[in-house]
Amino acid sequence: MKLNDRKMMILQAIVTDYIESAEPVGSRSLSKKYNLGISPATIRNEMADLEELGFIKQPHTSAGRIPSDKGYRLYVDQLMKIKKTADKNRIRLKTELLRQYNELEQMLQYTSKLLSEFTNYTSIVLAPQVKKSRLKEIKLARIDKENMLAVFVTNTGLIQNPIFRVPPELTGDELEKIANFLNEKFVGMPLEEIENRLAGTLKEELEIFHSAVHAVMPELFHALEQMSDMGLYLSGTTNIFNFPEFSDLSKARDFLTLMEEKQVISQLITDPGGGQFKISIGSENLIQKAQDCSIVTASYHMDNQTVGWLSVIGPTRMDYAHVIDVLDQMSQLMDQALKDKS
Amino acid sequence: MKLNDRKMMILQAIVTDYIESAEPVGSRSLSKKYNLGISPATIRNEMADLEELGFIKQPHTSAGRIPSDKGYRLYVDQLMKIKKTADKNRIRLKTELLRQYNELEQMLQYTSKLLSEFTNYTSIVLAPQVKKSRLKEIKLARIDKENMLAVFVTNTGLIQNPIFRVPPELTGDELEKIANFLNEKFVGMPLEEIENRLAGTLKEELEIFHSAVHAVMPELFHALEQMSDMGLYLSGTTNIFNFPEFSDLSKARDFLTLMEEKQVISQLITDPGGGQFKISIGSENLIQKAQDCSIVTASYHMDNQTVGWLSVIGPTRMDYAHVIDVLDQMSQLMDQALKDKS
DNA sequence: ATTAGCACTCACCTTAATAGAGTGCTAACA
DNA sequence: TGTTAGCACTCTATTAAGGTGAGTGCTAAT
Repeated sequence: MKLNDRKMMILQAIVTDYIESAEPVGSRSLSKKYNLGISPATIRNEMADLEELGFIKQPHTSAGRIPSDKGYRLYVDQLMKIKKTADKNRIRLKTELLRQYNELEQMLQYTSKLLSEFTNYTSIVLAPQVKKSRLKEIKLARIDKENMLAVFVTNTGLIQNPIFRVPPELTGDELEKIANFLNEKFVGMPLEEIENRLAGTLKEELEIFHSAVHAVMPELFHALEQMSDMGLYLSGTTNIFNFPEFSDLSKARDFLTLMEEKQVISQLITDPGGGQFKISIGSENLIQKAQDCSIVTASYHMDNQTVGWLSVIGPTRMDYAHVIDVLDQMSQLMDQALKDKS
Repeated sequence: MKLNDRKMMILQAIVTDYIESAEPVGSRSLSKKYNLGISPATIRNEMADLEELGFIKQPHTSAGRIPSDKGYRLYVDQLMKIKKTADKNRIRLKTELLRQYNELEQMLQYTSKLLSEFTNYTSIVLAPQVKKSRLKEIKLARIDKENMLAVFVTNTGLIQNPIFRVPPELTGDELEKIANFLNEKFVGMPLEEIENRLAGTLKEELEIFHSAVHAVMPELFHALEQMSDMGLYLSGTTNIFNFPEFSDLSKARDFLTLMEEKQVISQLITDPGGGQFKISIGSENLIQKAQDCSIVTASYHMDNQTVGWLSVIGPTRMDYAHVIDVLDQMSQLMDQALKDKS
C-alpha cells in the first residue's frame, strides 16, 4: 500500500511533534497545532491506517501515537528536511580552533566534545584505523651513542616515532641500509600485514645485515604492535539524562554501560553501510543493547579515503535533521583540518 | 567526651553492618547479629549518646541509625582493620601484565581498570604531572634533510619526542650546540618554568646562533606546551549504579557529570594531604558535588618522588578497609613496574 | 547500671477513588 | 463517498486512606 500525501503529512507532523515534545501525539492537538485543514476525526482514521501499516504505535490504548522505528525510517528517508542551521557560523568559528591542535588525539577529543555540544546527544569519534592504514615511509636514525629513532609515517597522516636503545656497534650507515631495505619491502602495505611479515618469514632475509640488527628487529616489531588501533573518543555521555526515555534508571544504566564497551561501540559504528551518512534506527542496530538508540555516522577522509568516523548516538526520538547538518559540517571541517596538517 | 570501649564497639558494629547492608541499623538486629553481650535497650541508650555526639544519625525518627561522616572518620582513623584479602594472589597475578605495557598511557589505563574491577567502585588514575617534572636531558638530532628530532627526558621517566621540519641550512653541529646550550641552561628545571623562559627573556641569548635557530625555537616551545598535563584515566564509572544511595536518578547524574569534569576531579585528588593514603569522607570534600562520596587516594613514585596518584571514589558507605588494601598493593606494583621500565 | 515492656512514630505498601487525555465507533452531513 | 460531530469507553496518573512493621524513647522493675 502506497501512502497518500495526507498520510505522509500526518506522519511528518507526528514525528516532528514527538521529536520535540517526547509526548504521545493526539489527533486533537495535532489538528490544532499544524493547521492540517482536517478534523481530528479524520486524522484518527488516518492514524488507524498508519498504525496498521506499522509506522506509528500507541504506548497504550488511550494514549496518543508515537512513531515506530519504521516510521522514523520513512521520515528520515523521505520526509525530513535538513536544517541548515543558523549555528553554521558558530560551528565554523569554534572549529577554527581545530587547526591549532598538533596532536591528532587532542584534535579528535575536541571534535567529539564539539559534536556533543552542538547536538546535545552523545558523540563518538573513531580515530583513523592505524593497522589498516598503509606505510608511507620508515626512517631510522641514530640519536646518540646508545639510542636510535624509528619514524613510521602512514598514508592517514599518523606518525609514530619510538626510540630504542641499540648496541653502539650498529652504525648510522647500517641503519640507513636497513631502512632502505624495509622501505623497499613494505611501503604501501597495511601495517597489520607488515606486522605479520616481520614476525614470520622475513627473518632469513635479514641475515645479510650485521648481527646487531637482530637486537633491533624485535623492538621494531613491538613498536608496530603497540600502534594501538581503535582510539575512540566519547563525549557528552551524561546528556542521556536529559531525555525522558532514559529516565528509567535501568535504561540509563544500560546506555552508559554500553558506552563503556568500546569494542562494541566501534563495531556499531564501523559496521559497513553506503552513503554519506549512515543512520541506524532503534531495532536496526544489531547490538541488542543499542536498540533503544539511533546512531548517525559520518566519515572523514584523507587522500580521498575514509579513515575514520564521527558519530552521534541518542534516543530514537532524535532530531535527525539537525544531527545530520552538524555532522555534515563537522566532517567537512575535519577533512579540511587533516589536509592542512599533512 | 571520650568514647568508652562499649561505644566504640557499637559504632564499629554499626559502620560494619551499614557498609555491608546499606540499611539503617537497629538496636535489636545489632544485638542479635554481633553478640555484644548487651541488650537492645542498652544499645539504644548508647546509640542516643553516639547520636548526640554526631557519630551516627537517623534518616527519620522511626528508623535505625547510620554512620555520619564524622562516624566514618572515627572508624577509618581508629577502628578499621585493613583486610589483607585472599585476593592478593589474584591481584599479583593479573598485574604481572602491567609490565608488558610499553606505553605509559596504556599501563595507566589498565591500572585504572584493574582498580575498579578489584574494588567495584570507580577508579581514577592520574598520570605523572608532566609540567611539574624536571628536565633531565634534551637531545636534538637531524633525521634527514628536512626534519629534526627533539627528545625531552624528564626525571619522572616521561619521554616526549616530537619531530620538526627545519630548514636544511641548519647543520647537525649547530643543533648539537643548541642542545648543549639548552641543557646547560635548563636541566633540573620544571618544564613549566622552562616554558616561561623560552617564551620570555631568553630570546636575546639565542641571537648568538645561526639565524635558522629562530625558526626552530617556536616549534620547541610549542612542543613543550603540548606536553599535556594531567592525563586522567577513569574506569568503572557505571559501578555507581550498584549502590542504592545513587538509585535516585539525579544523584547518579550528578556523580557521572562530576566524573566528566576532569579538571575538578584532578583537583580533588591532587589536593595536598599527608600520609600514605589520603581519605576524604563526604562533606570533607571541598567540591560540593562530591560530598556524597568518599575518595581514597594513594600515590605512586619514581626516584622516590611522588609523580602521580591512584584513587578510588564511591559512596561514603565505602568498604574502606578493602579499598585501602587494594590501593596499597596496586601502588606498590606500579612503583615496581615503573622502576623496571626505566 | 541494665533490661523488659509498651506506647508511639513514621516510611512504605496496598487499595480505592477521581480526573483527564485520547480513542473507536456511529450516525449525520456535504 | 469522504468528512465530521458526538459520545461511550479505556487506560494512565494522581491523590487519599488505611494497614503493617521496624525501630525508637521512656518508664519502671531488676
